Amino acid sequence: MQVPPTDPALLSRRDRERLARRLAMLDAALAVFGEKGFEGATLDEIAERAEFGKGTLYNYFPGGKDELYRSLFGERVVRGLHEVVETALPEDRPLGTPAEARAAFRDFIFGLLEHFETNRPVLRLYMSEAPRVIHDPERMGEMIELFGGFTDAVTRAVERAIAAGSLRPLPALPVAHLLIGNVRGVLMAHAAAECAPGKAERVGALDPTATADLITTVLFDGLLTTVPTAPSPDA
Amino acid sequence: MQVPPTDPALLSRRDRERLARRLAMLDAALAVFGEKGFEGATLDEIAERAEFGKGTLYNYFPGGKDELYRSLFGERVVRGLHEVVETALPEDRPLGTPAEARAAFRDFIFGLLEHFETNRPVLRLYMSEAPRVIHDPERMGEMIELFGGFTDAVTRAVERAIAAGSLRPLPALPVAHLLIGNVRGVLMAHAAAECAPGKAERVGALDPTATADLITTVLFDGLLTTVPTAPSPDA
DNA sequence: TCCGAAGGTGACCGACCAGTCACCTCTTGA
DNA sequence: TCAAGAGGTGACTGGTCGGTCACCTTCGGA
Repeated sequence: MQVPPTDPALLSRRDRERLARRLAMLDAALAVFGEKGFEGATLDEIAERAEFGKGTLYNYFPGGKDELYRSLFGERVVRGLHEVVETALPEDRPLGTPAEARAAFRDFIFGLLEHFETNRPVLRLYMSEAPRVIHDPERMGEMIELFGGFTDAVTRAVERAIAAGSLRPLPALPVAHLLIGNVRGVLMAHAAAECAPGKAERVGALDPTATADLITTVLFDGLLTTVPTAPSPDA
Repeated sequence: MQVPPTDPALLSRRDRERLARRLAMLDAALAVFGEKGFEGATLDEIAERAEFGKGTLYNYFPGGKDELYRSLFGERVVRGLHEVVETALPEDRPLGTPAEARAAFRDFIFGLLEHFETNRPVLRLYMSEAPRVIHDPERMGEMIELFGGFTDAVTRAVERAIAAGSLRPLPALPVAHLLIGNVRGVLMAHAAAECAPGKAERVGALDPTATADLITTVLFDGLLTTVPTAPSPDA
């Protein structure tokens, strides 16, 4: 949960070494968790891949497998999501006109796709989280906490756009969930396709530009060829 | 994989008993897998809950835990999805006008939501599948096979609507995936909320009617308050 | 009533793995 | 050069669970 001090190189030699070791362990853990999932990963393999003894893992992550996984999630997955939302949907980005809103959310969708496209292991980790968590209220609470800031930031952007009149007056939180869910769905399909070699052509390669355009068109312009008679008042 | 003969009562007494026992086992397995996930479920607990000895499980499902899970998936989850799509999107349902297409897909979305709303254990099973499968190409292939018919049916409906001019000329398969993904996303959010008691109000109760309306509005009418200048030619 | 087989049963086995700890190495400072 | 301690190490332990199989119950037919 606590983030290590990522300050540059004005740390003692010892501390720099510790930090590097910690990162090596997280890298190895990311790879193994990504390949095997939480249950399938073993600490022996993580230790071997990080080129440390298993005992050393416990010096750096006293909470064991669980703490390792949680740290990874906070420091790699959630941090990445925050960077995307801060880049594409900063609080001061204008969303006053439909065109501005469309462009901003398109950037957001594209940012998410590209982030995970270039960080496949993080994607695999992200995708393997739900099943582990859904059967354990405590873990689920933690995750909701972790992701809360991200969802909130998207929701605020949706609210701003609705308030400015550029988006339909729908409830903001569910709309934010839909936005995120669409990207998530595409990513999951691609993670799946990548895993089952023969069937991949059913989905095609992940092209962030084309995919972002598609999702944006569907969500913002709508699938229908006719114009809705009037913005539906609520839902 | 093979479906048991569900013909009525013109089976021998012995066969009827076997069938009932099989169903009792699947019921118990559904409950336990749903609560604990694949890894967390134990055959001892399933056997105990089904009120059979563990050995008996192996008489009915010689493939063990794996076969039990796969049978459950085919006979409960996938069959349910097929029923929904056959009801809401039969091959002969007219999709020629935008209004017809909108209504048909709205029924489809509503059907999915309501199906899972009334079959919570099936929902939990469905939600817990991805992580298990994503790390194993063989299992993934099986799942794609299992779900293929469902996705295909939705894709065909989308193609018909596009051919009839009532939907934008976007690639049909990704659009079908988006449709399914939106419902899946909402369901997952609710499965999650249900699991973490304190945080549930962030999502609210699952109201199939309101949720179906929201998703339909977003996907078919679009989020923007302005009219798209022209149907985008492709993606 | 008795016999034989079909099939239910749960104690048991072996594999697996998270987590521990006694030991060892390597750095540091005197 | 050496002593001390910080910290790395991996063999070991305890517990868990999927899968097996020798035994037993039950039931149908003679």
